[in-house]
Amino acid sequence: MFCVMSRFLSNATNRVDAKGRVSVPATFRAVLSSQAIEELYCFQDFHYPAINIGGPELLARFERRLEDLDPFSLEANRMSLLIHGGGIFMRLDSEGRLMVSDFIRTYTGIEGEVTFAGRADYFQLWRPDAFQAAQNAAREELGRSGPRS
Amino acid sequence: MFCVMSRFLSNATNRVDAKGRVSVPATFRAVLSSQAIEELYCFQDFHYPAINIGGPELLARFERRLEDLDPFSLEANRMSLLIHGGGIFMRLDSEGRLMVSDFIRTYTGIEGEVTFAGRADYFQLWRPDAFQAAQNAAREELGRSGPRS
DNA sequence: TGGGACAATTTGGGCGTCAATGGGATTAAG
DNA sequence: CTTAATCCCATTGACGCCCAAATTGTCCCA
Repeated sequence: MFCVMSRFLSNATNRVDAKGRVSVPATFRAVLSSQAIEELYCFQDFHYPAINIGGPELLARFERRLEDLDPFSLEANRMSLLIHGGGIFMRLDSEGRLMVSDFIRTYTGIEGEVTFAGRADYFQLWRPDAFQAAQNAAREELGRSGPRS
Repeated sequence: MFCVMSRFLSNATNRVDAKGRVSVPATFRAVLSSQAIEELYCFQDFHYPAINIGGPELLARFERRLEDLDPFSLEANRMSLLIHGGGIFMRLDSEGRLMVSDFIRTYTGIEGEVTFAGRADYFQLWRPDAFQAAQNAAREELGRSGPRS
């Protein structure tokens, strides 16, 4: 069942085990392997308390964006601080699990469970209740301006 | 038959079985297969406690809207959170049934029965009594400001 | 107009497969 | 030498696939 052409979509929440590991949903792993992604680039989301994870290409895209900015601007400085200083590389274990490090835990507030949320080119790690809350807020914002046609 | 146009019309309510499955009405399945839709894109309605279901084209429509935004803005982040992270992809089983997951159950309040409501390009899942109530309310609203009297 | 047979849907379960999870063993790191 | 990360295997449970029963709807003919 090749769910969807190589993009991260939908969401799922899995449990963190006693060793601090959590399974990445099989659908997401399928996307990773279809793009031959071994090294995962992780960094903090700019707006939400979530960790973004994607392939090295994701970092490259940010760097391209960075080049468009005035290198001495506060915005460029801030961005580099996040994507270079704040980013880390990870890989999955043989079972397709990742370690929930302190880096992840403190920024997201994750404890016993992790919600994986697809974002097309990358996916996110959320604390489940934070994810729900953010979604409800977003839906309300969008509903107000009326996306329904 | 006169109802063969490729649009989702009218409504029907079916029972959820012990495994949490429910048959999609044959008329809706006919529309899906006439458009060769295999993957179903599902998301929460912005105004009502209902789940909207359509083909990938439905997602594409939202993404087109996303492209008009600055990809690093809060606005874009919020929209992606909903349409990518908030949407679920599903497929029907070999009998044309779908699973009533927690995602669907909690947002709609569905328990033993599901009302399928056609919405032209997509269809909806409702809790039967909520559907009746919403219809009555809508009818009353329209009557007050509109066609009758 | 009212059966009644036939066809299509809807519904109910059994079963196999695969993903998620847990725990012990092995290896790397400090 | 101690601790932590990784690997490997076993268990569990969910989901997809198949087949069968029951229900509903449709059409034809008396």
